This record gives sequence, C-alpha cells and structure tokens, in this order.
Amino acid sequence: MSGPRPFANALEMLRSAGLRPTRQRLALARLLFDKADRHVTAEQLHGEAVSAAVPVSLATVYNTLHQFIGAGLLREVVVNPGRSYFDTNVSDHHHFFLEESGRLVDIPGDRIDVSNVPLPPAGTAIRRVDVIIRVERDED
Amino acid sequence: MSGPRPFANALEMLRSAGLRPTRQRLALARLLFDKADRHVTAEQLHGEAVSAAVPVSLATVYNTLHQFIGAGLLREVVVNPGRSYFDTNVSDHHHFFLEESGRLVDIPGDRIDVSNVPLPPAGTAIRRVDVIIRVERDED
DNA sequence: TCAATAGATTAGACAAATTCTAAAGAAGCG
DNA sequence: CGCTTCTTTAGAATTTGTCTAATCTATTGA
Ligand SMILES: [Mn+2]
Ligand SMILES: [Mn+2]
Ligand SMILES: [Zn+2]
Ligand SMILES: [Zn+2]
Repeated sequence: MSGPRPFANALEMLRSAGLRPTRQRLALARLLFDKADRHVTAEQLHGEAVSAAVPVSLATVYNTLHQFIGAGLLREVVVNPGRSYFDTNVSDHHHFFLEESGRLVDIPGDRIDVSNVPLPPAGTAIRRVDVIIRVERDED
Repeated sequence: MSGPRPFANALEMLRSAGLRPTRQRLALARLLFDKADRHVTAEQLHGEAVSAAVPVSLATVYNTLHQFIGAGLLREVVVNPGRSYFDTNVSDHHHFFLEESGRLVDIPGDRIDVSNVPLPPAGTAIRRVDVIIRVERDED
C-alpha cells in the first residue's frame, strides 16, 4: 500500500543522516516513522513521547525535528499562523486542510496538476510549490 | 490597469462594511487601499501609521485588520510560521513567496491552473485553494 | 577498558507575534 | 446635550518557538 520504508529501523536511519543515535532521537524517530505518514505538531510529538515514558524535553523535540528536516526525513507545512506541522511524507504532494479540526490530509502529487505557472520573478528560481486546499464542514 | 476601486473613499467603504468611521479606521483604510495592492504585516502597517502621525495602538491595528477581513476587504496569507500577511487584493489569485526578502508577489488567478483536484474529504466542501510558489535567489 | 572529546540534552530564561482585559474615550441618536 | 453603544488603548497574558550555559552521553582510540 504505502511504499517500502527506506530504512529498516530507526538506528540505520539516524546513522545515514549522520546523527548520533541517542535515546531521544531513536524514540522520536520511532514515534514519527513506525506508523503511517503523519502530520504532527511539536507539542503533539512531545506529548506522545512523554506518554510513552521517553524522557525528552520540548527543546530536544524542536532540535530533532529541525535536524530531521535538514536530513530530508521530514518537511514543514505552514497552513496557520502561529503553529507548524511536521510531515513525515516527504514525497511530492499537497494538502487538504480541515480548518475546524486542524487536520491535514495528503493529496498525492500526481493527483493534482498545477500548470501554466508564470515565470518566477527575475533572479529567482522555484524551490517548491505548495497547494493548500482549505475545506470546511459541508452544510448537509 | 488594476480595476476601478469599488469605493470612492475610505468613508464610504467603512459605511458599507457597517463599521463606524473612526479616525483610526479611516487612516488605516487609506494606508491600505489608497495605493496599489499590497501585502503588509500588522507591525508594518502600525509603523506606517505612526510615521504618518496617526495615533493608533497595535491592538487596534489587529482589531481593524480582522474586521476588514470579516468585511471581505482583506485576506490573510500564511506562508511562514509566526507571522501573517494581510493582502489588499481579494480577487482570486495566488502567490510567489521570496523567502530571502519575505516579499509576496501576486499571480493572477487566471494565470495558473489547478486541475484534477480530488474530491474533498467526506462531509467537507472546498472554501479556498491557495497556491504558494516558494522561490529562492537564482545561482547566476 | 577507559579517559578525552565532541556532540547532545535540558531547565529555564528569553523572544516575537498576537490576543485579552478592563477602563477610558468617541460616535450615533434622539 | 445626554445616553448608549461601540471603539480604542495600555499593559498584561498567552502561545509558539529559540537560546544559553550547565550537565550528560556517545564515540573513539590508546
Ligand atoms: Mn513515511
Ligand atoms: Mn485593491
Ligand atoms: Zn503531507
Ligand atoms: Zn496577494
């Protein structure tokens, strides 16, 4: 269903990223990647770690999330002012955003076409295209 | 070039929105709408007002921006965590975002095609589609 | 095996953006 | 003018995220 995970285990993943496999990073990597793709906030992930009896500070959660982004293991999604989501799906894709619940739902990159894009401003090159489809509860 | 402004003056605009034309709201409306379309932060607009010797607090700037959004005179653009842009262009359009400078550049809605969009999650309806094209300085 | 060292974690202070509160001021209306 | 409602405001509070400096730990190689 979802493609094979690129890393057999968290240890190998951290090694490949050049990050020491500490207790905290191993635990966070497992929470993030051992299940299906997810969109979590830093607070949520910290809460999960604490619930799983993993001693880790919020500062380390932020440090680790940013290191994982730097290693290409995560990406950041900004849909709301004042709070970031961290996305374990790093393939080319877009999002539905359900404003009432704050949930993000993936849209595979090949399920949406963005075409006829004008040239970027002089001296700049496109780094990424983000499509956010904001949805609301339907009046039934 | 840009279509005719829907309101001859700030006073009429506020009246139509059902907002009392106070000194602060009149001044902010003129700063926002008397020139070409713009993307400003609350701090920027407050700075402009203070420079123009308009006595207004930052709290009132935020109040007014949100009232203008409620009246459909402005929209909010979120591209970065921790800071919002307020966009005086409320027509259907998208954005280039220049990360180095923090500038937003409009892309007219008819200059970009988003097609083949999947159905939104059950029980939801599309409210808005935002395309953010993130660009970076080109290596020359 | 065991220091030495570089890198990691942490508590708590700090910062930035925004919202809230409650009191004082101004607009609309008769 | 006087009453009522809406608006503004200073400053406190809140939220999200970053920084600092002290402590801890993984790695390495003698
Ligand atoms: Mn995955
Ligand atoms: Mn305009
Ligand atoms: Zn995603
Ligand atoms: Zn715009």
